Amino acid sequence: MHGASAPDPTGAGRSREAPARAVGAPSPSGVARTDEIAAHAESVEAVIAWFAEAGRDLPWRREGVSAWAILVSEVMLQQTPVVRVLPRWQEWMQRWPAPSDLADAPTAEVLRCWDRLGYPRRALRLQECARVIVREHGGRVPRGEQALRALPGVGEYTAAAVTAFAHGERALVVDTNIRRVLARSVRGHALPDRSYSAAERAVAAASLPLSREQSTAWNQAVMELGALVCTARAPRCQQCPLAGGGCAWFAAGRPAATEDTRRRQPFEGTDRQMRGMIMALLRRDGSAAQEQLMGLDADDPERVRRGIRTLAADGLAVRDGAHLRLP
DNA sequence: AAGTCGGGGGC
DNA sequence: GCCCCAGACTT
Repeated sequence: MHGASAPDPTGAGRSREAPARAVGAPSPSGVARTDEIAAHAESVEAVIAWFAEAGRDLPWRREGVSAWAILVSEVMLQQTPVVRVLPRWQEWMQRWPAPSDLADAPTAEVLRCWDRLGYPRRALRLQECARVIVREHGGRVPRGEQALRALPGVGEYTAAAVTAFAHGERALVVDTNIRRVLARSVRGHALPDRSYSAAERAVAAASLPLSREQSTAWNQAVMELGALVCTARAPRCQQCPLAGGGCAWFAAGRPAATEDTRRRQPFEGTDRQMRGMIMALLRRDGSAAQEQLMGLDADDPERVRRGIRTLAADGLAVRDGAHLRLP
């Protein structure tokens, strides 16, 4: 989207790298060049047009969906793919359409309804979030990123997403999809930096269109482009609206990522897996005897005890005599 | 800046 | 089997 920017495959030129600039946006170094502005404006139009044609009809994007429903979708989508969120979100919104509904629900039911979306602390935080909204905001999702970020489970991304998608305001939305699209199209990198860097933020900020309408459309469209076309594994550049000069990575011949030393997290045999097994039992039966739980890993009883202890500490489970049960 | 925290589908 | 997914929170 920023055809004039030079690819920097090594990432070594981080400090010298000129951030892309939004249309007419003031830049740290002064003024955006006219051709850069024009090139970016063209990319913005192309990506938004692509979205209108190819974007998915996801239920939380439909007209009239409440801010609360959108907030719920964003929390569920934190590290969980869209296809798995869809059925849970539908059921969730039918059951607890407003913050006050969720605030009054039994926590055990909330955790059961979360099912296997993963990271069940999100469900706990979401209920606490509903209670805070009821208690401090009259039952309405607050406006403004600062107020949103004060809610449990709402971080930088979710606050921006709710501001943009629910409230229709200009906000710097940067998720894993947008990071990847901008890393490729603007910076010419195969992948984003290991952690969300200042350089990435600068690129995202400079790329965000200035008008309210265009900024929200851009956020939605770039995110979708990353999800459907500019994917992590096998990007479908043939279908990309930026392949015709709007993508620095494509223009450079799609250079491979420089040695990715990213730590990959194991799963088999971890406490995390144990917590998951215990929660699965509790969702199914409501409670489980200590003895039954120990059977989850007879070779490593300490691992089971850690699972029980940390789940209880997180408020995801409650010790009840010789049993463990949902809160 | 790095660790922790679930779970499943695609390759 | 490995990788990745609309991140948040703690240390």
